[in-house]
Amino acid sequence: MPHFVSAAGAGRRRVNERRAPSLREATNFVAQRYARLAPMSAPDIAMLQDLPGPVEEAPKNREIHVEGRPPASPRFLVSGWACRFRLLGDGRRMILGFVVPGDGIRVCGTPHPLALSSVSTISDCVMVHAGAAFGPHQDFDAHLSLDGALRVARALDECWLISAITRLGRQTALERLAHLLLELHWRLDQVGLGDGWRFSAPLTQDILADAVGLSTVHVNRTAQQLRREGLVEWRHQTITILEPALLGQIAEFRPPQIADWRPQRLSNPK
Amino acid sequence: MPHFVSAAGAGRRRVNERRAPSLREATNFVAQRYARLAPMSAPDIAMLQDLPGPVEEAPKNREIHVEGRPPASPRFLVSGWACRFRLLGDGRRMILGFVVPGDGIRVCGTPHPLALSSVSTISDCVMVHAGAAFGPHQDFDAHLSLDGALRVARALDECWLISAITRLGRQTALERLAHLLLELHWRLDQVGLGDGWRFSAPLTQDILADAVGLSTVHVNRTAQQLRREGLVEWRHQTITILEPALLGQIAEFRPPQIADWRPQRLSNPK
DNA sequence: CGTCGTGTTGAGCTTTTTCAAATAGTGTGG
DNA sequence: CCACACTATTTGAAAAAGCTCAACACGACG
Repeated sequence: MPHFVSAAGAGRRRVNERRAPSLREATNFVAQRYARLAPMSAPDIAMLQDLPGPVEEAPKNREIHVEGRPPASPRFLVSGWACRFRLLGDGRRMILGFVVPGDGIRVCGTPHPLALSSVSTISDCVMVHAGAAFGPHQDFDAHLSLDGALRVARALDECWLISAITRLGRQTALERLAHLLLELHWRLDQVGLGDGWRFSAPLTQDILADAVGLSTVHVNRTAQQLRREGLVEWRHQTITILEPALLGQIAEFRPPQIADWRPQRLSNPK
Repeated sequence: MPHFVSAAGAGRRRVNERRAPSLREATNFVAQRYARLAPMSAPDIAMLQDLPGPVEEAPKNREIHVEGRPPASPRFLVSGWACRFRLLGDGRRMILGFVVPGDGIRVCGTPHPLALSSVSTISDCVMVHAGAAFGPHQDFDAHLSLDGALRVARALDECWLISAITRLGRQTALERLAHLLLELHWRLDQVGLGDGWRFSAPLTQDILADAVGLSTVHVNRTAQQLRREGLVEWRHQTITILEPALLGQIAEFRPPQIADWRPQRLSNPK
């Protein structure tokens, strides 16, 4: 049974606390996260713990991928936040989704020759390179449980994309913001960040606006409404969901059902 | 070299012309479509041509999947249109995407125990069942070229999801509609439906509204604007894109780059 | 001929955006 | 510790985009 070392913290940390995690700390975190998604065999956990690395630090606002260019190598985010986005010609930006610690960046995804979206850090980040085995053409025949966990991760990605579409297309400003907050809480909770219904996130209202398809000003006013109605507390970069049930009702948030996503090789049992 | 038989037609057909295609006609169409996506070996094409079936006809407005329920078995759409959608509690509907002939329905997708979205036909449809081998846990070790084609299809799906998010979050009504029309044209063109820049689609303004996140009335007015400005001709269910370049510029439509998506097993060449 | 589904129109209303400016918070260097 | 620059949040007012409601038009079909 592997022993995990915590290496992730999305919150603020004093400058003098800053220290790059060791490769082992980073890979332990990644392994722990995927082991939670689906039960994984010891050898498969070891495969994640033995990611080749190296560990890479990137400052805030560094572009990891650029839309339309050949994608960089696959990696896992260990700490900090990033986002996937697209730009329109006149500068409009749409944030397609956030990348939080534990998430892969172009790990075992769909194989596009050119990146479909850009990826940029939104806070200082630590990533660990995943090596060619985790590229888009993975083939984990000897690692069924790892393959299963990665499939669950992909399924979650699809779930967030679908949720985003519904949010943008058919929800009001208040609902959108509520929904996004619940999604973020759910995801951070999954990876052991967050503290009950409180979590911290390096999100400016500008960033939120580009994620929920509103103007910054309107995000501001909508956030005020959430606070005024006692649904959330939200100061600095710390958000507390005060009324989870009510907020969930407003947003019609549907937490992903991952309980039964165990990998099952239904076909070609071989 | 297999001989393909055309079996798809999304357009109107006289009632007396209506005839269910044979299983072989259906599978030929599917095989032809995927062989166009990526070069496929003869045995892999044969695998699609030998889909177990049966062929299934479904009338307009039949729900194939229901969100939150265990998904039905995988199948390919052979003719007619369907859409994936989500419903909100008060009846709001968001259409996540359209399913056009050649597309798979829950074929080799992400393995969710419960359907993330509903799927409903929007015209009379013909589908062909794909059999368990094409379920979410596919394993095409012996069929690399087929696997590659299915990956391209998945990559395209992801591309449309991302496009939808950008469209909904950061584009105006005119841009959204223009963008959707170009996407639909591109996809129909891919599968050999459509006639130059003209195509036919069983889309009411209601359906379009739920796909681009607008009200029906506003879709109507926006469509009028597209016609008034000479960008498209749009009568009954036939749409002609009169100014492809201009429309593409307005919509910032980025056709997927599939030229180089050839399957390459980069990892574990074994 | 009447009905039903779909498309079209007008008017008033709500939501959201835009622009501009003021306020608050954070970090830096003196 | 203060002054300063810089970034992020907040506010107000007016404009724009989009929505709702209700009515009407049109064509397909029985």
